[in-house]
Amino acid sequence: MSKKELSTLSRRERQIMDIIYSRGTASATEVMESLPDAPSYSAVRALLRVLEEKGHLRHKLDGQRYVYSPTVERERAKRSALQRVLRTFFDDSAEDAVAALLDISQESLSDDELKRMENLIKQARREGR
Amino acid sequence: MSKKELSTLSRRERQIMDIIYSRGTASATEVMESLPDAPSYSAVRALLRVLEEKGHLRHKLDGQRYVYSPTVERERAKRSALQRVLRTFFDDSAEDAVAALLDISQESLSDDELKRMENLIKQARREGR
DNA sequence: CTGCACCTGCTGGAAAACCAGCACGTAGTT
DNA sequence: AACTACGTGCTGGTTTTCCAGCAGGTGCAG
Repeated sequence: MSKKELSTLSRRERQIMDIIYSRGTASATEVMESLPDAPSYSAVRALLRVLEEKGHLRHKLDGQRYVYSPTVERERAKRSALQRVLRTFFDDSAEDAVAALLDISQESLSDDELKRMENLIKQARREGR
Repeated sequence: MSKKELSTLSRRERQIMDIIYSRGTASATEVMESLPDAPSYSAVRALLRVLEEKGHLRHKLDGQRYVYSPTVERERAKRSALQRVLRTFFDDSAEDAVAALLDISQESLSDDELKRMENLIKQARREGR
């Protein structure tokens, strides 16, 4: 019955969740290595344990070490994170967000990828009516 | 010479920054009213003062009350926030992000808006070569 | 067997975050 | 002037976060 609200996480907890969402899955060591201003190994483990208690993470035994993964699927977390940014910084305007997205990714975008985006929108327009 | 890193903010600080970014500007009272599990008025003011000390906010005198605004312009914060989400949840794939964006905003999107998005992409393609 | 390299569980206590309350100051009103 | 409504600065203390260290378990190499 935990809140499951990302916005209630502490600084370190949030950083850790980001890392795990980004990687999909991570061991304590991996988390530690990705953590800015990395604390001790045992500190990381303590945090992971807390996050698990709070219901944000679960662990599985891989060999004999713990591998952590998020309890709420990436898909949901994705939407939630995007939604938040959209509201906070783009006044809920998807159009503005797409513009910013294009701007940011500019260089790394192939023509193919742009083409596919275009198709996504065309399809949305078709479905929209 | 402050870090200016959003990821180092505490829970409350982050919540407050979100509110101010979302509104563009806010007084202590306004922040308090928008804050989940709102604490006392003086607590909010204390937090605002800290955020100012840390260099994330500045204040201006409006009449005789303080009105706070972010020190890093919305434009930069926008990009930074989007970038983070993109990296953490979308493996840096703008295409995936656009798809999710369309999915989320689905209902609220007018055909006009979609059309404009399409044009944004067409333009990006033209510039891309 | 011994030592080494991993890992986990658990702890107490330092540090940071968080908060409410008090003192005070400035209008505007009665 | 006295009262009210609203604002600020500053404070000490509780609560939460954060961390390092210790104990102990397992497996493998020497």
